[in-house]
Amino acid sequence: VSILQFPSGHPTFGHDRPMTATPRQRARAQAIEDIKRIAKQQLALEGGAAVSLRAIARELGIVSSAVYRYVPSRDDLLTMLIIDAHNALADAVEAAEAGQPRHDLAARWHSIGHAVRDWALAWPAEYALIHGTPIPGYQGPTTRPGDPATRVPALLLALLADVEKVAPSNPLPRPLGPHLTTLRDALALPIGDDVLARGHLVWSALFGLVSFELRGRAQEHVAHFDHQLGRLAVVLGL
Amino acid sequence: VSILQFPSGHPTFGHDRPMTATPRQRARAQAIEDIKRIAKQQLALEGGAAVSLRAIARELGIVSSAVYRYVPSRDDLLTMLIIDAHNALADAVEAAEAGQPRHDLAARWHSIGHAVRDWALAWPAEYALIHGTPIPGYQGPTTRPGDPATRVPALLLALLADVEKVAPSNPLPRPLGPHLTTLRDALALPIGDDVLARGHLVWSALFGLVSFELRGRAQEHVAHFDHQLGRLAVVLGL
DNA sequence: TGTACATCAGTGAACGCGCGTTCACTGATGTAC
DNA sequence: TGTACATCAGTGAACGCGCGTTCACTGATGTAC
Repeated sequence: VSILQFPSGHPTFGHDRPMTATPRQRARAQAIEDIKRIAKQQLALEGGAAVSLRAIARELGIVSSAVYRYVPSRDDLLTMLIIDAHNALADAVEAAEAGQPRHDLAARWHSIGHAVRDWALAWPAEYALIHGTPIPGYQGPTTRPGDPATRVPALLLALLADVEKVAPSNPLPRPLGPHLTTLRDALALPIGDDVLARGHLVWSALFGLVSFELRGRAQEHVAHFDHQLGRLAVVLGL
Repeated sequence: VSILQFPSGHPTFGHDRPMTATPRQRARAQAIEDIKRIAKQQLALEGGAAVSLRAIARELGIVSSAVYRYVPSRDDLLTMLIIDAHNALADAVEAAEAGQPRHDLAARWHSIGHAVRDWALAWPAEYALIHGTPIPGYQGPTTRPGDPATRVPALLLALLADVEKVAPSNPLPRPLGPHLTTLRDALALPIGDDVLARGHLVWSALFGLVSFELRGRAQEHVAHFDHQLGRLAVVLGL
């Protein structure tokens, strides 16, 4: 059962329209927020697999079946959490990147990198939900263009398009595989294979760095991370 | 209860000494192997959280309590699987790296990278067990020098020590944090801060690339991966 | 080579716990006339 | 403004399933004399 098909009479499911909201609608929105809040606590404490509707009901002082008034199923709740996490991360990264001058590509790259790291360190459970091992038994929705999951990658692709203008792609010995190119071609961005491949590398490196740091395998100072971002900027051609 | 404290009368727990083994010891070793084999199947199908002693017993046609003859607890079984995975990965990487001439540092780096990737693609579940999100409710043993978990990093550190000879470290604007340096200092390896930081970066990038590829976010050809390894070799100073 | 004993593998039942989900229901809150 | 009705939130019980772990026990296999 998809969230969108949830047979609720209220169109405000998952969104707030506080101006036109009746008391009942506000109570309903509040209840959904409470459920999500407790679910996120469980996420932080025990991981995504431990998110349990019964435990949420217990915490809310409600009988377990009452949760189904607000959430169609456990899988849908997890989907909501994942969407929220994607949007929260994207909000943070977009805000940081928007504060940089457009022409300063290195500054934009650094701001993206730091924003991803800062958010991941602040919300490790949400980060694991997005970039960690998939939760067993849960099959998330497939990512489509325009999804919240594509907002952060879109920032990198826009940056790559600007990199292409400053430092155009060199010819590659072999053409790229289908996966990376379809992503670029779907957005019709003017990015050469070379720059695209470099982007793939620094992107992977960024998330590798953050993941290692989250596991406590390489907790270092911000200055060190910034230094590594600088090296990756060199890889990008900046 | 640690594996080492498991009160089994048999010293062959977890190891095979086939020459001096009695029939009972061989049957016992075989049973442990069967348990591990089925556990690894569960790992591959449903992830580490789904490893279940009852399901294993069911598969073996045995009552659930009988499993406790061979495995002290579920946590210990998971620990055994993790140790096996570390050793299997290290076997593969060490074999690949040993086939390269010592003086060809780039070839050694490429062999390590490809071996990690090949093994991860061949054994995705075991890879997730090692480098994925930790299993909820399971606290693995802390890594100590000489552990199976340190074999692969040791290969990189040895390579870095050789890189230091060829392309010595430049001074860094800031000293490194404690995490990376303690690892180097524990092994008393002659590696400068600069080379160590470069090693940290390419290491993170390698696992980032592999993790992305495993999630199906960037499945590309081997040639592309090799190309990225080449770029990382440049970062290393090769 | 035979016998007494110890050690082992595996059984069956049970404890106590958790989970997602359904369903008929009681009251309270809102809405239409 | 008051009343009849519809919609909602939440209850309580149940279904059916899973899990790790313990414990007293039966037979079979091994070992020591």
